[in-house]
Amino acid sequence: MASTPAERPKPLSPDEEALVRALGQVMHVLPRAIDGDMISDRQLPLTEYTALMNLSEAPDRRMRMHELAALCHLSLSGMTRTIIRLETQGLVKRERCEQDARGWNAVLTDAGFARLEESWPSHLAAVRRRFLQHFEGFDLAQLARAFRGAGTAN
Amino acid sequence: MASTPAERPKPLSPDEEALVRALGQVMHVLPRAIDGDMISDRQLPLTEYTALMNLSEAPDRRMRMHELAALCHLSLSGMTRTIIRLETQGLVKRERCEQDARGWNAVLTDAGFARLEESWPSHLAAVRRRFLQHFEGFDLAQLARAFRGAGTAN
DNA sequence: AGCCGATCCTTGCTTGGTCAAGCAAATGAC
DNA sequence: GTCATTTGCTTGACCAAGCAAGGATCGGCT
Repeated sequence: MASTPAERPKPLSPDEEALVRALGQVMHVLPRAIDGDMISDRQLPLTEYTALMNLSEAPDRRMRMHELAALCHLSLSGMTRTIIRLETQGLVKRERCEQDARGWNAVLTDAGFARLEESWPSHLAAVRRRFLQHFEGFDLAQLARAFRGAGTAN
Repeated sequence: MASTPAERPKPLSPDEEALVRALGQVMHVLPRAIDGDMISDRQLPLTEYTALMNLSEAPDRRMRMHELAALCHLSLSGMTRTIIRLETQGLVKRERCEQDARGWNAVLTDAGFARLEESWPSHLAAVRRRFLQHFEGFDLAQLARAFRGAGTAN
């Protein structure tokens, strides 16, 4: 890709162009909007909500840092800092991993679970209103496959 | 939205859930991937490319800051700093607006236009390969409308 | 003319992310 | 057993970007 000579490739069609621009807008607006909803509604930023949610679905409500980071689409260091923030709020605690003393488990506390229970309806409503609602009539499974493809491209 | 009582709303269907997760992944991966392509290929970060591109399409290759910021999906302060970066590279210059002495125009220089000319094929290829390719067979116009709706939701 | 509120942009501060370096434990070779 | 390498996570430095406050200018109103 880096080495193609200066041939003039065919430009985007108007539909392609429009789609790319619209995607750019969505990628910019959507996370901020949902984050804003969560904050004004429950004082829980989207990143922290996502961490709590993924933990709650893990066996024994605990997970290794790198695993959680991957699920939250966060770098390992970003995950560390997020967990620290949650820890100071008492929503999560950290325990050394028994099988591997280098490793840590992030563990959802009861307070964290309660916080999640009180927050997920807001998140759900925001996701529906800001996103899903606009895709009624689409084949959602097909769409999801396409997105996953784009997200995994070499 | 903030004041709904603690009724338990209906959870997402599996398809909806999958779509939301896939979107989350795309929003995280895609901009970084294209930015990475642009940097390794042309040493031009995506944000700066976008600014140059929008300027090149403006009449007289110049635009007011707030207008450019909106097109680039950037805050005004973010735009200021991006333009400063581009200015130090000689790709853009700033001129006071004649009609309104508060305002500034960002103006694409010849060097900036040349930089854009040499860079857009890389951007185009990245967008096709990382994104559009995965949506062959979709009704792109319909999809773009849905995205725009989501990006504009109240 | 002179003031007031609105507008345009910049600057300071803070947050949050990445990358690279560091530390500690585990693993494997000898 | 001990040394070298790898792995798991944390920390520090840096950078992009947002918000809020500020300086300058405009435009309307008296």
